[in-house]
Amino acid sequence: MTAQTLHVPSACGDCPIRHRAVCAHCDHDELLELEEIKYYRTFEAGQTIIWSGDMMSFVGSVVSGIATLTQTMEDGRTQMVGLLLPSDFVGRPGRDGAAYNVVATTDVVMCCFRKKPFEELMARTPHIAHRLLQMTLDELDAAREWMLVLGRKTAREKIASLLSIIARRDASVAAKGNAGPTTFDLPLTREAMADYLGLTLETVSRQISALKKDGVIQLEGKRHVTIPDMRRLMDEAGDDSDGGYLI
Amino acid sequence: MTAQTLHVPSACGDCPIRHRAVCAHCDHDELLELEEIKYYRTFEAGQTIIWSGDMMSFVGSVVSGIATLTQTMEDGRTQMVGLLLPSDFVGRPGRDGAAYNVVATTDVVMCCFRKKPFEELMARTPHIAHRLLQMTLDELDAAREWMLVLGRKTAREKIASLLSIIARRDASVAAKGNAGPTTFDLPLTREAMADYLGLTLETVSRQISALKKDGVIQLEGKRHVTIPDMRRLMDEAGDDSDGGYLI
DNA sequence: TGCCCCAATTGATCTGGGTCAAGGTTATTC
DNA sequence: GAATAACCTTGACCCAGATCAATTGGGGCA
Repeated sequence: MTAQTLHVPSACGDCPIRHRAVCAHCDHDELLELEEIKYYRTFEAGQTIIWSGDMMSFVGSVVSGIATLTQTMEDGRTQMVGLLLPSDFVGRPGRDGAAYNVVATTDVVMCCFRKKPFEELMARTPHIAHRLLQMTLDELDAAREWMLVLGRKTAREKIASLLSIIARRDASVAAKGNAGPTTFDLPLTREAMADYLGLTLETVSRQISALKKDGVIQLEGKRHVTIPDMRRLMDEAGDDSDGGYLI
Repeated sequence: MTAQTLHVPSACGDCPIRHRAVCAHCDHDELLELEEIKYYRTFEAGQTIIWSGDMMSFVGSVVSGIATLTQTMEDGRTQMVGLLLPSDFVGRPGRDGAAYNVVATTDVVMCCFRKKPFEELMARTPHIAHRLLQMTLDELDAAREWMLVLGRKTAREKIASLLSIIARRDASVAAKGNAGPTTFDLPLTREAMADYLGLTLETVSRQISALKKDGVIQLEGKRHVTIPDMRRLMDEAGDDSDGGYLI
């Protein structure tokens, strides 16, 4: 958990927090002010970034790498409740305690802002508060969408749902709803997928094999996935039409 | 879906939206302005208040009765993603489409504000935006807590979790963490509970019978529950200690 | 090049909760 | 106060996914 400062290009857009939480109607003074309270931290794969219940001294967002939000019961059962990809926001302005563990799945670089000054800036700057409200509403929608997955979908549908979320998010540059194969690397182990889906890793493995056998997906190695027909995958996921939610 | 105006006492605190979204640092002018765009609507038990995908013309909160947020798949599988008790807020400021169905479980009275003017007021009034952000963060925590329930808990633990949430919320006036029996009426049918928990109604019925046989709960009729020992129930729910989350 | 380690696959078996089916209990209506 | 209709309970059986147990495979390192 050592803090360290990295050199990162400072043009608007390089730092995701600027882009997502501020830049919609950005203002030079705000950016300068953010610059002053900003710092970067790196975390190694497997490291816990924040422990549930800890006081949080910063808010920020993921610059690179993948992190997960997890909840754990005393007996070790764990449920992933969120997936943090680059540009995702971390933190609960106005709250002190963390509500879940944040764990680095790969090496992670975070762009952090000291919490107190960020909150003060937010109180003075309505459009930042408004932006954060919109982002929080998005996360709430995603969480509730995921409740349907956890509560009512079969194992096969769960896997297809996860793959289509990752595909839409990770391979977003490629095909946009139209045909043509989509390609991406799975950022999660089978066990992490299981924790996301409320399954065991064996079931995850079996269902991936089944989807592969049925031609819904193709695998190269264990992690590289190509989806020949996105619509087919979404049918398997049981999603009505092409909703655009995201976690 | 007929709108009608009711006589409701106007002292601060009678309207939950005032209490929860505004009154933290309330201001007479804001209250007057809210008064102008406020109206009441009633819905009968079973009626759908909002359809997923519909344009929403209002935000507001529940004055009396119980409503639920549900998501449905084409084949009819449904998952409840939220429970609205009196004082809970409904609506997504800044968004037009509803993301889920809102269904009245009992007769419901809602206190509504026309959406546009409410949003304008919000834009002008930082503490309202701040308040809504806090409420949304609470809902997000609750949704994620519920993901653990759906993904990793057994049927018995799920029932115990639901009962302890309702008990803490509904019977909150009574014992506050200390000993002594807690009493409340179940606001949901077995089927609604099943939809909340990702179970079937038969399993809900069986597990309630089992908890009764084991003395964890007592039943009078089908709906009136008393919990002799709250700590025991929370152990059954698998909750570590006494977290205070709520849906 | 071969060894080690960790992720992943695959098989065999078990079981919690789903499914199907038959009553039982209230509450509501005429 | 009998008829009807929701809602709930209980039983018997079944199956999707969990559990337990080997293997397999691939990347890093000496």
